[in-house]
Amino acid sequence: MAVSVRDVAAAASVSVGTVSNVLNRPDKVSPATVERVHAAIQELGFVRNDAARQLRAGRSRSIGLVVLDVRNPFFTDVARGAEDRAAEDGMTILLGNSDENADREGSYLDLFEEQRVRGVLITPLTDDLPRLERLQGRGTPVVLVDREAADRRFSSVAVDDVVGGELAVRHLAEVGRRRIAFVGGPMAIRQVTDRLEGARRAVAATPGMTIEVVETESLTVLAGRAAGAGIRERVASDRPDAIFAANDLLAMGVLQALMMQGTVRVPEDIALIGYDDIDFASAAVVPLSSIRQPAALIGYTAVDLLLKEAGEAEDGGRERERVIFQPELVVRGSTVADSASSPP
Amino acid sequence: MAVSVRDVAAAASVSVGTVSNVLNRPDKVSPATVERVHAAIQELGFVRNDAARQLRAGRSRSIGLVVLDVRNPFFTDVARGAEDRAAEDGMTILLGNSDENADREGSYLDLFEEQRVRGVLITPLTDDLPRLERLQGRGTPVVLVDREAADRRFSSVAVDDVVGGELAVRHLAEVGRRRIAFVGGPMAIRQVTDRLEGARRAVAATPGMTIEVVETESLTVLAGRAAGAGIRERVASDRPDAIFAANDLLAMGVLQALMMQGTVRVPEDIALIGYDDIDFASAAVVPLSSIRQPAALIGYTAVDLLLKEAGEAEDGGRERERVIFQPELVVRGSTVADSASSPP
DNA sequence: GTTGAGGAATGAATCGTTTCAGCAATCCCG
DNA sequence: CGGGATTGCTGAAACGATTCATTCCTCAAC
Repeated sequence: MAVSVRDVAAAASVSVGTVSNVLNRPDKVSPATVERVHAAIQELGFVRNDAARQLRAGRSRSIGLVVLDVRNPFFTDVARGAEDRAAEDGMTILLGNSDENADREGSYLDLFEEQRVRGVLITPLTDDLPRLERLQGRGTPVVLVDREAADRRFSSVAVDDVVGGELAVRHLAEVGRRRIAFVGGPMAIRQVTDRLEGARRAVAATPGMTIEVVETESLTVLAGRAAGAGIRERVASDRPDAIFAANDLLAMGVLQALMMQGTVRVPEDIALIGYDDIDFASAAVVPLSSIRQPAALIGYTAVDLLLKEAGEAEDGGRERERVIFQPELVVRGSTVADSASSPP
Repeated sequence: MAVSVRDVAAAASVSVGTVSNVLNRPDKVSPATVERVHAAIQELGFVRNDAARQLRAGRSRSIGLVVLDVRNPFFTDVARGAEDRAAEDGMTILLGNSDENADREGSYLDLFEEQRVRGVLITPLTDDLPRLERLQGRGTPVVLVDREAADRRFSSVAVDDVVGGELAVRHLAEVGRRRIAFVGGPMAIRQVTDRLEGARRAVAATPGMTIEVVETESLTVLAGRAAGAGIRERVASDRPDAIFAANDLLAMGVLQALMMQGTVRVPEDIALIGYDDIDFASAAVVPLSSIRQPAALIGYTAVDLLLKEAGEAEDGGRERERVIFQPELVVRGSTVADSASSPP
């Protein structure tokens, strides 16, 4: 049934070695032969068997990527960037979605290791990293994504979330807000706590500013809606005058809940800022101010580091690298009333 | 460096065959031996090489899925459903994103075929299907997703887009609208033309109703915003009193553009309905009426058909199947002013 | 004590590709 | 025109897991 190099070789009256050369080093083969072999391939409908190639090569040409939530556009953007960089070297991204669930995270890691991926990019669920260390110890490079490596055990690509949180709340201060609510959770996720810490710094730097924390169970639109509803239902004097949401999904949920029945005006009564600057943020009816992270660039860079490390692994001289990007404030209508809508 | 079954066998003082049996048919091996082998595996940190397994087995344990746009939540939901069904049989989904680009679509198909995937699920770009036929002819079953197979050459899982379009516009008629604009494109995409056709049917069935078509370049928020801006800028008497957008991404763009500067009220001045019922639709500040498609179920069913077909292929008796789901109208605030917000 | 049945373990063959040492033919140059 | 270099091609070995015909043991039955 399946057509193999052997069949092609027979059909073109050459050896299997030559067929392989035509496929991989056509310049080493005479033009006439190349043509004959190609004709045979065409005629028989030969398709390389990647499993055999991989077996021979000892490793695959793919890279595993485990994200917290594929439904979050931030992560699909990261994936896109990773894919672009991978494609430059003829490699492929395998996308795994841990869904904030440790078991799923684990089974993707197992799968990727059995596939002998070139390396793993991961936004780990918790700070419990021994599993990743073992993986790396067995020869699969690991790069942490959107999470700074605490020490030199892993390479990492991240955005400074503390600075991002600070930016967000400093902006709220500048537009005159003083009673801040931070909406986010669970606190086990590092990004959440870092952003909160940044927020607290900005609060500390502004006389008269206060912050309360409204913890959520996840980083989704639904969780945001619940948190927002809670705030809307308070008596007006108890409400904050600004909300900093740990990501845009939450912020959009909060926004919807606040505006329900016209109780609360955004930004007049409550200013709102999110995090990630996903596409939907600018598309919201009150366009969302947010903290932009270079999502695609993060993915791109992560693959870059990975390939570099994988290359050097052979020489034994493994160099761990940490790349940190700076986040950027994007001001839109949800914090500044008359702000023109964003340009294209 | 790499630990193989041979090493494990040596460490446990058994043959390689026994190691394999421990891994795949532990009941055929005495308990004491099983334990010894497991100990050796643990100690050496042995991890199966999937490439070797695949090579031997002749096919992989994954299924390729090619979608038009990963950034569209509809497709991530399809992927999720597919993944669930695949997991039931211990299989994996490889996700490819054609991005409405024929070259990318093609390279994913090549890749998947080289990987000897169990089959391919695809939302094809155009109606030009010979390539898929060749693929299928070479032994890789193909299931069309969200696209009805014109004939019996392929299995398919789809939602009746004509009925969906009809539902949407009939609803607009029922809430008293008569001057409809259809926003969508490009017209090469089947889903778009089918939904338009359904819309036209509803229009034809309603005395005094008219429809105009505002064509877009893609099915994205950005394209929707452009189309919406065009409509907003018309003199009020030239504006439609209802808009049917070909998908929710477009609808959200349209919504944002319409409401800019308070020019147009939704739904009072213009009612708006989208398609897909993505999560963001209900989270929009004016919650979007939409046509719900069972996205996850589509993915689930597609894998189901694929596995069935792949199983039967061995007996030669290939059965092509077509499954068609019915879409469902979801009414929210963007078409009915006082409609309560959706329940959880 | 012999036979047979059945459980447990063996190890060579296999999957399809790539690699590489080696062979043959051709070419260049003194 | 002989010797070294170059070019084009060959075919066996290797990658690592699985399979399966075969061997080895034990124990029960007669």
